[in-house]
Amino acid sequence: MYLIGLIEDDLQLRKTMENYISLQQDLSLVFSCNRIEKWISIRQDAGIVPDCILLDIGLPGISGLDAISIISSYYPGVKILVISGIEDPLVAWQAMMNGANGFLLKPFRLAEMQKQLEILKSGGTVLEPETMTGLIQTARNRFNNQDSLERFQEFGLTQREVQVAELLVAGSSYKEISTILNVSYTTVNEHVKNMYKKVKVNSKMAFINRVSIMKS
Amino acid sequence: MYLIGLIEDDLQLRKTMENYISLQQDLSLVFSCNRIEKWISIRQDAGIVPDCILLDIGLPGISGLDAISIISSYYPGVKILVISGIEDPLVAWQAMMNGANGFLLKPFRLAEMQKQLEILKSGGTVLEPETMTGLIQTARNRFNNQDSLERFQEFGLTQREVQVAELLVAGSSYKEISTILNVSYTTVNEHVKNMYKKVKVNSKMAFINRVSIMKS
DNA sequence: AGCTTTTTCCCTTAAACTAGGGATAAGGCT
DNA sequence: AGCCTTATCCCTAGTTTAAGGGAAAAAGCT
Repeated sequence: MYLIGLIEDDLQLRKTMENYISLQQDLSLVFSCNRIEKWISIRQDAGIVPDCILLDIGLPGISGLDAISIISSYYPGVKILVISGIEDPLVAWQAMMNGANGFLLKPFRLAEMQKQLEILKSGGTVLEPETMTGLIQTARNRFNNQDSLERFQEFGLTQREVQVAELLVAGSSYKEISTILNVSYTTVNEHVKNMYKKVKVNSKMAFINRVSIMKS
Repeated sequence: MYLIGLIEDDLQLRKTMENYISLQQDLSLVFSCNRIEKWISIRQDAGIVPDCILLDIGLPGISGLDAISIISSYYPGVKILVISGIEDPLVAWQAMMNGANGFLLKPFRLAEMQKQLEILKSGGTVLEPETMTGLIQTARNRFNNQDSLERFQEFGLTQREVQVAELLVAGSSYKEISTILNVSYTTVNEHVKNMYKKVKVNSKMAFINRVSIMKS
């Protein structure tokens, strides 16, 4: 019997998955919730530790990518099968590096999900061929000692923005950055605004987590 | 029609593979030799560039790993499916990083080989589940850092503080953390104050840079 | 000559964070 | 019983970030 936990915010999909899992002889659902925060707050009392958690990383609130680290730090043995609607290779890479054991791209077939669960159970790892290609490519890029400049530039940041980004990630305040780069405070603010738009975030933390998770 | 090249020193296996390939409607063998040096010397005259090369990396002479780099520098578009008797994850890792597009562990079934060829053809990448696990693990070792829980506890944070720290580093605001942990905003603020004192910092960024390591 | 991108600057408001003060209650240790 | 740790809560004041508005010079491209 394989114990499954489910974290998925799409109610319909969750119900479908719950239903499918309950119909399988060798699978058993031990919890099901819509957000990682929920799981963090209930895990103490929950008692039963699942063998595998199906985790949607397109959740509101805490990024699913961080959720992976959190889950595997609590339960190193738990397998994490990531479900994502995002096709970005970088996301898959970060998920796997954070400790995921598999990656399913939405929409997927339930039979495909079960196949992956089977393989996870036996200690293997499966990714869909396209995901795999992106992952290997990303690994190659990083392995070949790409520096931070290029990494930031992947997101289309300009030279100046990269400078600001580096200082920001290093922990400098706007004021400090303005002194270092010899521009005004508002200019720094301006660059930050533009950077955030480009990488589609709206806070420093989100920016950091998005842009500098892995340092090669 | 998918054009295949074969480099394999085990004569018996090569003959078996040649035979199998010739029987497939959609595959066509354009060359077959026992060593990479052979291919280097004949490729000029050969004329026909294959779509995919099946390459044994347990060859005498030039290491198959180097062969991968050599081949892909000559023909960047050619897919390379590595065949290996060695189960070392490091070998698979190096092969993939050098530019291989797939990895088959000996002994393998010819149907499995064909399945992989199909996927390579469409731009995907497949690895056997066990190989994949080893590969991801190797990647993690190379890029990743130790897990968060231990890291936080090294600084003498209490259980509750570790929870707050994780959420904070994950990008949650005090307000969000207070909702998740079901305590008041001021309590979160309180924990943060204590955390900062313990690790001797006075800002979130400094905290992150202190506890999340490894940027060499 | 007109358009886009990059860089610079300003004002303003709201939200989030930092840090000082003080307080209560449960549990452990001496 | 007294002390320490952990965890909870409140108030307040100052700092830092985030995001909206608008503006202008320089470089490059068509």
